[in-house]
Amino acid sequence: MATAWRLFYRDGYRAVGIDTLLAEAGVAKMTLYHHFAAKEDLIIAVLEKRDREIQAGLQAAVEAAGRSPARRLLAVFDWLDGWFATDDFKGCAFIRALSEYPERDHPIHQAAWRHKQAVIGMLTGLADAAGARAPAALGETISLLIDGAIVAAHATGSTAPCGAARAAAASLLKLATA
Amino acid sequence: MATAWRLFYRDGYRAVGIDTLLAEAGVAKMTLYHHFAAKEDLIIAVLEKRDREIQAGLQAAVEAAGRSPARRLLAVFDWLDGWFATDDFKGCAFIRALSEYPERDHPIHQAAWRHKQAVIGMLTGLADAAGARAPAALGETISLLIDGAIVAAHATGSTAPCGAARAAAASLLKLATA
DNA sequence: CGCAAAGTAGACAAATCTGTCTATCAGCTT
DNA sequence: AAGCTGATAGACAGATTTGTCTACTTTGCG
Repeated sequence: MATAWRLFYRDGYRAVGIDTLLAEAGVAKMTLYHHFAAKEDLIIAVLEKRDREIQAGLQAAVEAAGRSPARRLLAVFDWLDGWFATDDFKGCAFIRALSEYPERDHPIHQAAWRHKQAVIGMLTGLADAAGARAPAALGETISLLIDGAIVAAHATGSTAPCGAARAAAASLLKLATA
Repeated sequence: MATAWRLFYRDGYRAVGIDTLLAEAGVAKMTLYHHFAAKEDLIIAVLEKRDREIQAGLQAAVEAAGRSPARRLLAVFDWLDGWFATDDFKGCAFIRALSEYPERDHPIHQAAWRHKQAVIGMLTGLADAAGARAPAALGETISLLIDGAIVAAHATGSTAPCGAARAAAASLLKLATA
């Protein structure tokens, strides 16, 4: 699973073959196919594991930000900034899954979308706690900013888009609570 | 080229094989390889063609919006809304190219990024014309909103993210000119 | 110890991938 | 009419794809 994550994230889901993956992990083919019926299922399992890790990471960043609701909401961008700065950062595995499996009824597409929905839910909760007038709308909008920043940071290799997204989110939050 | 665009956009760059494409287009293999040295070059040519089309489409939408600078900037979202509503909408070909070719020094990755830069430049110009205090920052931020909206619209099949992005952009524009 | 479960190596199938090559043919220009 | 340019069909190479199957070995547990 760790090897699968590393290679899929580094090179792409379609770009990495089962054989490459197994050779790198030192695992036999039948072992893989005993646990997963197909490559597709492995990808979904990897995405779901990554989803849990991200949610835990975000939650921890929010908790570490203290008790001020506004700071807690904006702490998401601190977490994002740290992520963008990692040297193996290659964008968002879920956006990339949506891109490689563009059909909406594809299981991988849907798994990726479930993650995005979960993040929006989290942001909506934080917006609500911060006293925003329309927390669902603010949560969704901040999610747009985050996804846009991830794409831009991936394309450029810079963490700057995070600052732009954070500033916009702060402005919108102020407007929504004033 | 038209067939290449259609199949790449519908299924993905790696997912579509040269043979499939040629069969669909009714073109011989040697004809393709006479014009392009490799599949990679074909993909780049398709992206550059799409880039020109998008820029022309955006420009036309802006011109059609009249002379009010604010309306001209927000006209971008009207164009976006129309795009999201098309029934073969599958997200942004450039974000998907960045996703499938995640290495930053890959020619396809760079071609996709050039397009995003061009759009940011266009948005910055519109923000400048609208009298924004920091037009480059506003242009970049609106680009984040747009990319986020494209991803969300692709994942859900709804045009709603466009409305959220538009509302946020309008708020930020107001703040930047007030 | 003895047995069952799980992992391993590797062959194999059948399809598909990109890219090359040859030989033929159509159409245009001189 | 001759010749040149560019397209065509299709074979071909060599690698790679996912997934199946067999036969063997290791491991854990009662």
